[in-house]
Amino acid sequence: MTPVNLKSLSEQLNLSIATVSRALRDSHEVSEATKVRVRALASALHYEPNAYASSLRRNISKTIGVVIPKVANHFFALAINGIEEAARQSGYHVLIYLTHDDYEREMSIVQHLKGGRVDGLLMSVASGTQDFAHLRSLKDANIPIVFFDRVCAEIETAKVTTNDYESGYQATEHLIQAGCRTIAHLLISNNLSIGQFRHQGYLDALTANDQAPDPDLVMSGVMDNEQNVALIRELLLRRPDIDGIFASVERLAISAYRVCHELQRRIPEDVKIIGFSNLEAAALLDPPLSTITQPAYDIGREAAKILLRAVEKKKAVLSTQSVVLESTLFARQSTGS
Amino acid sequence: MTPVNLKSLSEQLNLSIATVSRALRDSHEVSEATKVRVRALASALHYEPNAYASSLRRNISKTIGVVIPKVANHFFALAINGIEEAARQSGYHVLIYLTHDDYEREMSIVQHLKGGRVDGLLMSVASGTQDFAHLRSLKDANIPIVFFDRVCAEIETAKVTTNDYESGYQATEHLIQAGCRTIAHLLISNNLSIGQFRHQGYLDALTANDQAPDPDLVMSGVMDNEQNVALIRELLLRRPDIDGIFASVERLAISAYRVCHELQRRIPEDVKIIGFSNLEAAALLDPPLSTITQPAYDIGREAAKILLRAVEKKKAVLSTQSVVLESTLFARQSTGS
DNA sequence: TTTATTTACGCAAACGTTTTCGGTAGATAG
DNA sequence: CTATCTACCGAAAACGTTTGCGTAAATAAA
Repeated sequence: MTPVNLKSLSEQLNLSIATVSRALRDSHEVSEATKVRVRALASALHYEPNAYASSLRRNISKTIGVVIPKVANHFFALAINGIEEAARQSGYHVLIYLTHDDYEREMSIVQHLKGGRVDGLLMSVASGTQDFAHLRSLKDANIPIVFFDRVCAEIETAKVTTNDYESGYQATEHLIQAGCRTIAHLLISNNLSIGQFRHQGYLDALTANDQAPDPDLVMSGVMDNEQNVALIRELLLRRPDIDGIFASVERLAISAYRVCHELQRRIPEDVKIIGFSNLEAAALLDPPLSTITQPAYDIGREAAKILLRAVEKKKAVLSTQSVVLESTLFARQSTGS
Repeated sequence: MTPVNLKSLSEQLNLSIATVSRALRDSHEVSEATKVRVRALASALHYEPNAYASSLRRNISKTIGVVIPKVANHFFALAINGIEEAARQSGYHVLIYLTHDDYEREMSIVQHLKGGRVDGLLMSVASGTQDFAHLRSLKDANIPIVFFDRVCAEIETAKVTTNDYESGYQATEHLIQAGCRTIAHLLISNNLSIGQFRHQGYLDALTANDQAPDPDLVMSGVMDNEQNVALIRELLLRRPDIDGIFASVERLAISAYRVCHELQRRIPEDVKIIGFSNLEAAALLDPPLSTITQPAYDIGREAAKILLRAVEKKKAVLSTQSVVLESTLFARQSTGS
């Protein structure tokens, strides 16, 4: 069985390889008649151009990489959805890599990607990442990068985020309005920019409402869920006066629910809870969870579109192209409404 | 800035391209001394081999494709996690494609992939797919494929699934044990093999317990969630005698919850519900949802491992390599326990 | 008529890697 | 002193595409 490539096509058509290639790319240097002949045979034999040969020659892979901490998280799942959609529309392929919030893995992935396997990169940095040299070096390799959600402030490029500060502020104020006097903040990891923004919103909302921020009420989560549950349990036992919880990330809100159920703390009577979450079932929880919901799909899609624009034009991505998409606060029963 | 490739390396080292290539691949035809020299310079200059050149020459892409209906679904998210893990361990990359349960899209994706972009394919077929010619043609293109979860019985290859029939049987019997006399089955789509298996389990459990199956109690879901809600509402209103619901897929279980809340049907007093689900928060729902939980991560990982074994050995994947991983039934309050 | 210009196509060189087929120098064996 | 072997290395041909350049014929302009 002879392979079906430009060579075999050209032989059957009595044309040169060059002409067949041009015909398939609809070049104006080929007569309409030949184009018809070529296309007919190509589709009859189900010809598919070899992506790697093409990529090698054109130095373009029509592929973008997505590097995220994990996918088993509704936010990232939705974001991928948006990314894939945008990529598909522009004829791009999507390579996916999970860091599991591990710095070493993130570095090794990025290093590999510099080999030209991707034309551009979308990224949500790992919580463990402190050093950004590996990201900076992407610039040298001429691979544009766009951050989404968990951005890296130190790198000069476009970032797609939600209004983290305002959301943190709103969430906290929502708890205060609901009557909370001692509000704990469960945040992802203290070296993540979005965590810091949300935390600053929390702090500012407290002081704006004459409540003194108390570092003892701030807990930063870890990777392991069971460990988080233990930490939250300890926090609630140590500070029985806590009557409000603001969780910066879905996982911690869920864990807080578990601990409250376990400790027989009634929600919202004893403790009110609000958390960042993209959980569809949030309204079906016991009680329905008040959420700040990020436009995850749009964040992914927007980030991909910005990246693809840069890739297509072979221009660098600029910080000025950054976009902030607003989250929505859904007040439900867990905060008393 | 000169590019860093084999040519530039070889020039700086006063070696031939061939030797540099061999040194980096740790060939025995190169002296240890030269290897050290080569590796030193390569890592100093952060040399990354061009993946496309290598793929073109070796006719191997070190990439697998994953084609799934959607990612915003806990099952698939977890499966991807397992897939990525297995791929990473073997040095493979993962391309991801979403069909959104659309046959046309699935076909076009598969067609593109025959260009040699991937060494193998993992797939969960779209619910709309009836014709399998596009999948069969992968055999001709010599691209091995392994199905997981939503398999295609007509294609001769390995499949990784859960024990769908038994799970459907168990779930139904669980409802019967809980006292249900009129059990509805909400299934994904009637032309999906897993739906059929689960449905057969449902039917057999009914007859084994002297309950006559009633086609009027069987509803097959559609793509749109709101539409599903409407369908379920209509079903519950038309058949007020329904006292048990078995949902073959997470989305439908959630929708059933919404409808029950809306119609003031008490769970589990009026209606008992059990559903396939990988939702972490299932235990936190109101009331906690009884679930049949598939080992999603393991299903993805196992499927990937089988595929990669075949790819590495350049052998076809056999049906005999199929694996069935058991789901677990978690009895919670929604079925009265 | 001659001279430009256009149209349609082919030749051959890239792209960066891997691999086959040698080739040379030195060591060992006969 | 030749023959065989081993250990290293290089030249060059692939892999399938794209593309700059050349060119013949056909047409238009002079």
